[in-house]
Parts: sequence; structure tokens; C-alpha cells
Amino acid sequence: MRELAKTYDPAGIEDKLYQKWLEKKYFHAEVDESKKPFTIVIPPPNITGQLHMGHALDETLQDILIRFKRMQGYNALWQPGTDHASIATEVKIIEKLKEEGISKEDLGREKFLERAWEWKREYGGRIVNQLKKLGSSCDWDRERFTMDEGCNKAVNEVFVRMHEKGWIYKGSRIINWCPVCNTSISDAEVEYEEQAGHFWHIKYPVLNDDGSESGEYIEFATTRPETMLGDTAVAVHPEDERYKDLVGKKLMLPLMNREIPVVADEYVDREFGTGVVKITPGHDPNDFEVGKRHNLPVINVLNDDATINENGGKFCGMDRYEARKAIVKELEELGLLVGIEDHTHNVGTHDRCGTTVEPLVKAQWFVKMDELIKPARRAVKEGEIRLVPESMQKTYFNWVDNIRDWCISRQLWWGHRIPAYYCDKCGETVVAASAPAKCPKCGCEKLSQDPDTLDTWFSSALWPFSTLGWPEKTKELEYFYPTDVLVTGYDIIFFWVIRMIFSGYEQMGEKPFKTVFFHGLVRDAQGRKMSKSLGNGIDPLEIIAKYGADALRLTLVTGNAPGNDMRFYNERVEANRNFANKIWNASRFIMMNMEEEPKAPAAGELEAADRWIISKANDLVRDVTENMEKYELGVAVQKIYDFIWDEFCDWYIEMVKPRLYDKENGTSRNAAMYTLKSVLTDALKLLHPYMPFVTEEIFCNLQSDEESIMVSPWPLYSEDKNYAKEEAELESIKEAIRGIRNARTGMNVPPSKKARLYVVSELAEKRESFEANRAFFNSLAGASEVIVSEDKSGITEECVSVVIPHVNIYIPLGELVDIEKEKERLKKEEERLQSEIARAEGMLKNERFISKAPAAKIEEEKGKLEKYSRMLAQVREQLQALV
RNA sequence: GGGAUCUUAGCACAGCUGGGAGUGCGUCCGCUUCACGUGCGGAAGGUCACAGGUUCGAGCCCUGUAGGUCCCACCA
Repeated sequence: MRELAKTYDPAGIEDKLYQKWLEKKYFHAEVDESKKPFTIVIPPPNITGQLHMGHALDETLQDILIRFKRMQGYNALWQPGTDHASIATEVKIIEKLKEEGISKEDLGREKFLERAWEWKREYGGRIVNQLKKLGSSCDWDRERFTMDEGCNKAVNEVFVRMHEKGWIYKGSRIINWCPVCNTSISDAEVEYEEQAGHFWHIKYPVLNDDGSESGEYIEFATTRPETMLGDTAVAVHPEDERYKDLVGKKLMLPLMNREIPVVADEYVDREFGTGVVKITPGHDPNDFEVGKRHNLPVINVLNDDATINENGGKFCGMDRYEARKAIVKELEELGLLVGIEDHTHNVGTHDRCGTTVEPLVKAQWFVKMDELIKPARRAVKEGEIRLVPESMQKTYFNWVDNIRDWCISRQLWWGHRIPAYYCDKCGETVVAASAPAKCPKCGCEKLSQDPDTLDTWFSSALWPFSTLGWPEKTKELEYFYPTDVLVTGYDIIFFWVIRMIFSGYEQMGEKPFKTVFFHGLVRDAQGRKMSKSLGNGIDPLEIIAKYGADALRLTLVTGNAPGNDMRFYNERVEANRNFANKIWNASRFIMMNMEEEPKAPAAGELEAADRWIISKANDLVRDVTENMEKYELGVAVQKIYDFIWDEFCDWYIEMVKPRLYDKENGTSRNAAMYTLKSVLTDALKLLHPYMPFVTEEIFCNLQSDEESIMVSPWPLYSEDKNYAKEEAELESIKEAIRGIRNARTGMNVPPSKKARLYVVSELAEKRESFEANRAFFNSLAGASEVIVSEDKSGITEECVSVVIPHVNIYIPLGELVDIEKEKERLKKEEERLQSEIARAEGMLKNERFISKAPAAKIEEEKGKLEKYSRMLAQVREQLQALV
């Protein structure tokens, strides 16, 4: 038995213990057929990232689950790794180059990639080290990176397979283009933002069959006038009487002097505006579809940097917004601008840089979703994969049911390069895991690889199996896959969760995980998102330095329902640090009194109080385990908190003190010591997943024969420890003590002032339990003498009574020194209530009030009257007792 | 437009399958009790958004209304 330091100092224990765990290899998991596996793969943090509260929450939840399962005897693997984060990293490196005054093009692809890898070596480990500060028990020996050799192999393998199947294809389709990042992005990366804009009402001249202007016009509105340069038709609804005659006629596209047809298409909403839509297949997804149906030409009028290209006639070279102004001006001069109207509309922006994206047609690689998504839908529908909380299913299905082909090519350099090769001579495309020696068609030996890279999420989608060694047939894959639970924020369901699910089914033929456990966002004290631009982010590392990782972890999992956002308060961390301090001191107290190792007490040596706390702890084990199995982590730890602080510290330890100080009665003292130690040990174990450091430090000092709590067995519920009778008995005594304290403090008597108490009960069992627990009843009630009897005939002095079911406790008036003060207080209260009652009665007698006031108001007054009357009766009763 | 979610004490939030209205912070009163003032004991404070319904019984289930937050879609 060692002693604990006098003060709880997280900084002094956390790093030391983490080091010990690493050295002992407790985090490491090896395939072991004799044990059941439990696996979690980490959502790989970006190598560009710094630990923020979102990570802290995510990692804490995973660590709690993995530590819990490890203690339950599972072979627990927490597979860690990091993500190359193609666009985020590329942007960072470009920024850095910019400081040096060079662009990525200046540097060239190869040199650029060298820089990127350098950057990865330098900063890629930073976030991993920060995760360790939290206490994360990842198997660091198995750390992976989305661009390491194995993951590259997995990516190429999947690409080739899916291409062979026809599920990856290259095609010219409308994609979202970010003109600042100079790359295509997927639908999921577009964020809609409401912006103030305008409706420009424009008219195009209708032509006669011979090509001359008929003098008629067709009018419509647009929010993006510059796209008119690429118009190839104007559409109306096929059944719209107003425009029936015009269908099939030609219009003159102003400024471009191009003849375009009027087509009829169901897509047009007759009710909206004039019921006419200009069709720009090159720059609008809907128009693109209309264009396909009517064989309209697709004209792209934009360059990659969102300036107008040569298809834009004289506007060529202008920026998109300059062109907009110029076009509106010219239309106005031509008398074709009918009017301008203010209008707010949703504009698609790039989630990473905030630039307004331009839909445009480009040749890109896509993943065909229609077949791929089917098993992913079925799996959740049939409960093969469980989403927690269940409400996430709606969001999931909403996305699954509206999924479109996934644009996976990016015009970036940092990432997995697309394994497609084009013959320089005949243009043949070859998709293969490695570069082919010659073109299979023409035999030419000069082939060049597609310059594009893959969407970051393409490799992330394979994470649950690529980290376990796929496409090799490893024993890890056989044993640890499918993983058990994926823990992640609900904001990432579209990017990642869905894509992992369909990839798992497609490549492995099985789900990637059994359960997805979603959590919310961590917000600041005002409920705002933590963000760099607002500067309201709270650095988890600072919190750890100040309060300890244990306190931070506890804060992140309490006071919050699964899936909901939470607000972060320093006060809450402080409260949780206080809790750690409380356990520390309680443990210190126990150790101080434990002169020798307590022996297991014989049957009958345990006293009522011991049985009570053992029974309570036993219930706690059952409840906590149950809650944790159901992912109700916050509820579970709240129960542990309440148990340790209220039941164990404030009641049990206090009850047991007289026995500890009484060195004469060795049996009783041993029973108490034994109970203290075993209940504390179980409580520490239950708490360990949440607060790994304090619990470990205490455990190791308390248990001389065990080396770590994290590999000790999880406590089990046992019917043998169920003492319902003692539970009930002690609850009744607690109630009595509370009643006495209440009465005495209410009368301004310090509880430390000893009193004589008369306990009167007609029930023999009640009297017995008070007799049996006399020692701590005395000490806790602040009594010097307790007289237990069947009736009050023996009481000669005047008393105040405390009533609990089947028991009356009498406190002699002589003990209550400040009785006059109490009388005064009660009299004041009586007066206040009387005047309130008079007021309410007055209101209710007032005819005008009754006739005019809303019924609710009247009811309220009646309610008040009733309530105050009740309170008055109570106060008078108390006064009566005093007199 | 569709969907999710929230509305509970001064503030922030728990409340699992319907039966006790709770936790943290704050407020007030009293305690240098030999583990802890990062503490101990006590108190005040709530028509659980509103209106109906189901039920012996509703914070919880159903319908509707109002307000907040978020997601998706998007009408040019």
C-alpha cells in the first residue's frame, strides 16, 4: 500500500501513466482466436489538422468504448491513422509557396509533391501526439496513412475493379467547378448560402421562318445573365396555351447573333414567372438534362478561372461578374432588358474556400451509384447496420435515395493519381494498377497517365478494410473485420459513412461496421460553432494543461444526449476536475486508514451499512454496463458520479468513520475497510473508461498486486450482493437523518451541537434498524444520545418532531437555542402568505377581473390561492409545534 | 418545398421501455467536523412552449399550433 500525494495534480500523473501504458503495450492487439475481437477504426484526422474540440469529443467517445470492451475481456483494437486530405493540404502548401513567391506551376508536379511529403513528415505527426494527450488507447504500432503503400494499393485495386465492372467511368457531365481551387468538386462539397441577388427580366426576339424578326418577343427572368452566352434554347411547358404557337420557332440570341429554338419540356413550371426558361446546358444541371432530351448543343463559355472564354464572343477574357454587368448594360441599350427585381436566392459555394461554384460541363471520372447504393440502403433498412441515434436513419435514407453519380476526379496534385493511361498516338485509354508497357491497341509505347487525382473520400471510403491490409488476405482482415462501431459526427454522414458502407459491401462483400455512433458538434458557451474566423475556438490542449485530460473527457460526454450538439463551458470542466479531486481525497482517506490489507469478512461480519453500499454498488455495475452497451455514455457516467459523490463519499464514508476510529472492535473495522476498498475498486473500474488517468493512479496505489486498472476485469453484477432489505433500511435512516438536519439547521442550530433524540416507532423492525445502526446515526444526526422506544410515553420534555414513514423523531426544545429567531422567521412567512392570499382572493372577487380576464389568468390566480393556502397551513403547523 | 431536432428552475442541459421532476453553474442561509473549502449541511426557485386527444396515470405516446436550430432540395 502506497500513499497518494496530498493534492490531486493531473499534470503530474497523466504523461507518466500514458508512457507506462505504451511501454507495457496495453494498446496493442494481436490476432488471437481464443478471444472475441472488438474493433474501432479511427476517423482519420487530417494531417493538416490541429486538435480541436470536435476531435477531442470523437476520440474520447471511442476511447471510452474501447477501454470498456478491453476490460470486458474483448481483444480490443483501436486502429489509428491519418488522412492526406488532398485539397486541404494542397491549399496549405500553395499558401506556403505563395509566401516564397512561387506558384505550384512554377515548381512543377514532382517538386510540388516532394514539398507535400516533406510537409507531411513535419506536421503529420503533430495531431497524433495531441491525441495521445487525451489518453487515447490506439494501437499505435498499427498506425496507417491514407497514402501509404498499402492504402495506395487498395485505391488502385478498387479503381481497376470498378472500372472493369463499368461502375467507374469517364464522361462529360455537369460538375461543380471551383474557380479558385481550380478543381471539380462533388455535390457533397457544395454548400448553399443565401445571398441577395437580382432577377433580370430579359426578352429575346422571335424570328419568322425566313429568319427575319417578327417583332414579337419572349420574356423570362434569370439570376445569372452571363450564362446567356451559352444559351442554346428557350423552353416552355408543352401544355402552356400561351406559348403553343411559339414551340418550334426560332429566336435570335442577342449579343451572340445565334439562332436558338423554342422547345417544349415538362421541366418548366407554368406557374413560375412568365413560364419561360432559357436553356444553358453548359452551365446548369437541369438545363443539361433538358438539352439531352432535345439534342441541344452544349456550349461552355467559361474558362477554369471563371473568365469568359472564346465561346463568349466579344466578352471573351472578362471575369464572370464583369461580363454580367456588361451584358446587362448592352441588353438595356438594345431595349431587351425589361426590368430588374431584387431577389434572394441560394448560391452554391465551395465548402472549403467559400467561392461561388460554377456548374459546367467537363470530362471527369465518376462512380456509378445506382447499383452500388442498393446494399447500403438494404443494410440500414434491415438493421444489419445500426445507426445511433436512430433518427439519423432519416437523414441517411434521404441521401441514399437521392444519390447521384459521384464525381471522383480532382484537378489537384496531392492525392492518389488516377490509374488511367492514355496512348499518345491513338488516344486509347488503359486503366490498370500500374503503367502498361505499351498501348494494347496500337502498340505505341508512349502513354501518359491521367493528370488528375482522386477525391480524398475515395481512399477514406476504403479505410475500414484498407487499414487491416486489404487487398492482401491478412489474418487481421479475417479476424477484426467487420469492425464493431464507427464513431463520428453527424456532419460527415454523406461524405464518409455512406461511402464506407457501399465500399465495404462491394469490395468485402460485407458491412464495414455493425453500428454507427453519431455525436454532435461542440459549440462555444454562446452556442456558436467554434471556428477560426470567429476566434472562439477553445484549445483542448490548454484545457488539459489547466484541468487535466480526465476532466475534459468527462465534460465532453456528460450533460448531453447522443447526437445532439453541446455547449462547452469552462465551469463544467472545473466541476469535473473537482470530481476527480473528490475521488482522489476519498481514496487518500481510505488508504490513510488502511493500516493493513483488509481480510475478506466472514458471513455475518458485514454490517447493515456495508451491505447497503455493496448492494448499491452492485446495482450500479448492472446499470452502468447496461447503459454503456446501449451507447448511453452520458447517462452511465452520471450514475457513477452520483454514486461516488453522494452515496459513497457523503454517506457511506461518513457512516463508517466511527468504526474506523474504534480500534478496539477489529472485526467491525475490518468489515468496513474491506467494503471501502472493494467498493472503491469497482467504482474506479466503472469510471476508468471515462477518467483513465486518476483511476489508474489511485488503483495502482490501492492494489499492491495488480499493475494496471486498464487490463483489470470489468466488475460483474451478482445476485449474491443484492441486499434489498438493507437498502430499504438504510434509506429510511438516511431520510431520518435528513429530517433532523433540516429541522436543526432550520432553527439555526449548528449540526455540530449535540442533541438528545427520541426515536419512536410502533414497528419493531424500524426500531431494530435504528438500534443496529446507532453508531453512525448518532454521528450523522449530530446526536449525543438516542433513545429508541415504542411510544412517546417516556418523553418528558417539550419536543419538535420530525416525521418519516412509520417513525417519529423528537428533538428536545431545550436543544434548540434560537427558537425565538425561528418563530420570527415563521411569523414573517405567515404574514407574507396572508397578504398574498388576500391579494388573490381580492382578484377573484373582483367582478371585472372575472368577466374580462382570460381564463388562463383566472386559473393561475386560483392555483396561487390554493398553493399559498397550503403553505400557510404548513407554516402555522410549524409555529404550533414551537409554541 | 421536404425532413430532422429542440422548447423542462435565473443560465446551460439530463430525463432509457408512460408512475419520484432532476444534474451542473448561479442565488440565499449555516459550518476552520481530524480525506477534500476543488469541501460539508440546508434552503429558495418549475401549469415540463401552447391547445386538444389516448390512458387509472403523460415531460415522455398521438394530432394540431407557435417559436428556435440544423440538414436536404431548389423555380430559371
